[in-house]
Amino acid sequence: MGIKYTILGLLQYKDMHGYRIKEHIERNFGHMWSINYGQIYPNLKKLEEEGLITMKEVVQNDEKGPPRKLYSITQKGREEFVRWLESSPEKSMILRDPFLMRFVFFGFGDPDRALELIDEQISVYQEQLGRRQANLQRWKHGSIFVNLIAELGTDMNQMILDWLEKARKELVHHFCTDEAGIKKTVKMNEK
Amino acid sequence: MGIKYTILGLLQYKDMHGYRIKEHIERNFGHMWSINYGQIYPNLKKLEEEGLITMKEVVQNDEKGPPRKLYSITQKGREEFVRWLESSPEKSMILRDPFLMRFVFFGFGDPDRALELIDEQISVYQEQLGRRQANLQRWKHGSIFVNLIAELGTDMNQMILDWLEKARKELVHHFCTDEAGIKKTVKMNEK
DNA sequence: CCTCTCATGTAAGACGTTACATGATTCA
DNA sequence: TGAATCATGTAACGTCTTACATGAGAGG
Repeated sequence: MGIKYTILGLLQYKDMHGYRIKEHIERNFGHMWSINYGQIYPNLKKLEEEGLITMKEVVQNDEKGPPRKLYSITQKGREEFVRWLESSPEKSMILRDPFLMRFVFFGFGDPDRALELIDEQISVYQEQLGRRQANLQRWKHGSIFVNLIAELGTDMNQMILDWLEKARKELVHHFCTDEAGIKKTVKMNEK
Repeated sequence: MGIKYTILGLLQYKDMHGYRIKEHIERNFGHMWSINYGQIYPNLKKLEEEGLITMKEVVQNDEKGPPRKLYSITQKGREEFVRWLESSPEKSMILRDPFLMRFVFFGFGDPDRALELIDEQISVYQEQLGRRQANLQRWKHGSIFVNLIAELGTDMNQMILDWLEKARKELVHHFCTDEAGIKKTVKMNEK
């Protein structure tokens, strides 16, 4: 349901073909969304059938490069887009993270391995934070909304990193001061 | 793929039947995950076929209440669960939010309506924060991992609220000091 | 000519949601 | 008896992912 309107939104900036749309989404939202051709091409076909976009075939003589299909948003498409844009979002946020799913149950596994997995996550998010901060700079010129979304990306990233560090510290402390004195094998290599 | 292991994880605490599992997930993770019978019952059947859990029918004579199917985790199930638990998560976090999806494109809509939608979000997250903080108290006694996850919930909630307030302020400022002087209809009812 | 990138597409399957059907038990 | 709750299930639908098939153009 969402991709449909994302495509419509992008076509308001400029006419595009499927391949470009994917490229654009990946470049700009790649760290938050993923998209693939299995979603794009069927959605473009559907949007055209609904009269929200129109298609123009570009052949080799027109411009260089292989033939492609250029899509433009129609007036009807613009109207439908604004209707959606100004409607209240029906659903709430969903967050799904295979690491967090495991985390809840880490009590059933080896504490050392848990720390290793936390460290893996920390380096993943550190890398990502760097990329997001770079993007933030790249978009300084852009719309206020795009900028704010980019800021949300870094804010969120920072929050997760803070939480991971906090979790790491608490776990090390928890297993080292264990009254039972059983689980003292935990690695002490704190930074 | 995830629900399968969540069920396995819950069955390590105690034997349960499908209805209880749903109840449990909703009570404890309801603000983060949603689950429904269309996922639970087929997954239980599959887990049983794979020999990771076993089923025992409970009829009216055994205990009060309607007949149900009690599932227990097997040794094989425990092993498979730990294998999964200690494996590195294959995928990264996904966050999908219909509000955020709209937000990027708010430049194409009415600024007043954008502010209204932001205010709607703020009240949604304020309510949620209250519930999450209450849960945090309820779980104080629980495992360190469950506690940390609950803390992540409130941290995240707080971060989003901060961001929404920041976004609201910046937008009000942006549209009131607009050089073109066109969009001065923006509501000034700041708190 | 060969390979890489650009470009469009589809089929199969995993995953998730909604809505409904069914029946037992409990309690007013 | 009738309504609410407990409990199990499935069918239809929609979305998302993976993997593959196809082909044109560009550059070495």
